Amino acid sequence: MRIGDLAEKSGLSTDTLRYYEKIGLIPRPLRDAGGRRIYDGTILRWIEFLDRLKATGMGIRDRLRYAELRTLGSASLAERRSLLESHRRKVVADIARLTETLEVLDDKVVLYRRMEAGETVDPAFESCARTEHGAPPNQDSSHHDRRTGARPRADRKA
Amino acid sequence: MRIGDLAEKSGLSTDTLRYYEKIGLIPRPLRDAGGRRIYDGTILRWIEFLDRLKATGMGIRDRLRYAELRTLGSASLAERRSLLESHRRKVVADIARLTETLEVLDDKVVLYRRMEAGETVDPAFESCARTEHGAPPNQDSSHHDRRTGARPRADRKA
DNA sequence: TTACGAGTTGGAGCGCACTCCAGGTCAAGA
DNA sequence: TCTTGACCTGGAGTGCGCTCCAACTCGTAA
Repeated sequence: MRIGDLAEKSGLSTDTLRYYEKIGLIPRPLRDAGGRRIYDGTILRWIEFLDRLKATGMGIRDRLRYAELRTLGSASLAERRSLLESHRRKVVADIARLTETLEVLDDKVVLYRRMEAGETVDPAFESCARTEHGAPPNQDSSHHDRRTGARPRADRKA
Repeated sequence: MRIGDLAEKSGLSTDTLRYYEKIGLIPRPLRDAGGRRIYDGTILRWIEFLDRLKATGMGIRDRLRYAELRTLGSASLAERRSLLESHRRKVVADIARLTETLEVLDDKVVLYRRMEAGETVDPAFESCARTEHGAPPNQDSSHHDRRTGARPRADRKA
């Protein structure tokens, strides 16, 4: 399999694949007589897993560390496990936050629908929706230069 | 409330608050006689909500758009709602992916524990854990210069 | 009065994760 | 043989989201 095929199958660009190789996320493949990368199909499972780690918020440093540990074989099993366990904790926390946010969004959407329908909104419901809606409070529209954001001070440096 | 107080209460740095103001995420506050920003406590709810959007993966462009719509008052309710609804869909998808990943991580952790204990791993179980473990396949360790990554080709350009 | 700490500004710098490019090599098909 | 088109390399550029900095002002407490 050449880099173009792998790109297609993995969903990454050839540039990204070469970049991952450069930084050490994926191992250096063998080359054919012309110097072109030849990949074994098993690399796809590794890329898929890396992708999963990335998509769930693992930073590049940890992915790199995990990749590095992987090359060390079975001696690194315990550390790899601990890395995954700590990522697992982050994933659990993220799920909690997302679930919470889902509720907030739902409340707000309902509130907006009511407001769109011209309903007067019950203040109790408003606070339940944790709303911040409406025109921003105490906006200073008069004292700033639009381009620079500089305030005309009485005598700056004069 | 001055910027330092707001920073403490919101968990953002004063630099970040000024940056948010500069790009338009938060409204320009009033100033005191000395030109210092004076904040109304209600801004905290807005910052909190922005933070929630950011923490759940909404990019800066959409947050900016939402902030902009907010300044337009009730005329923008429908568009704000649609923005939130589309974010909601992303959040739902993210929860699904995280939940899936949680399973993959759990499988891998169990697998690692077994391997650490010196168990021979049942191949069927291995594939269930979607494993990519072990030394990387077909690593090319011999043909590259360590510093440049350049392969000594037989007669490059000679 | 002076020293200090909190605030002001514009602008530079940074880490992440790519993405693009110039200028080249190579293999295979017309 | 010639021409594609896929691939190679090192390095520059990009967008996000801050973060840090220099150089300044202001209000207050010793």
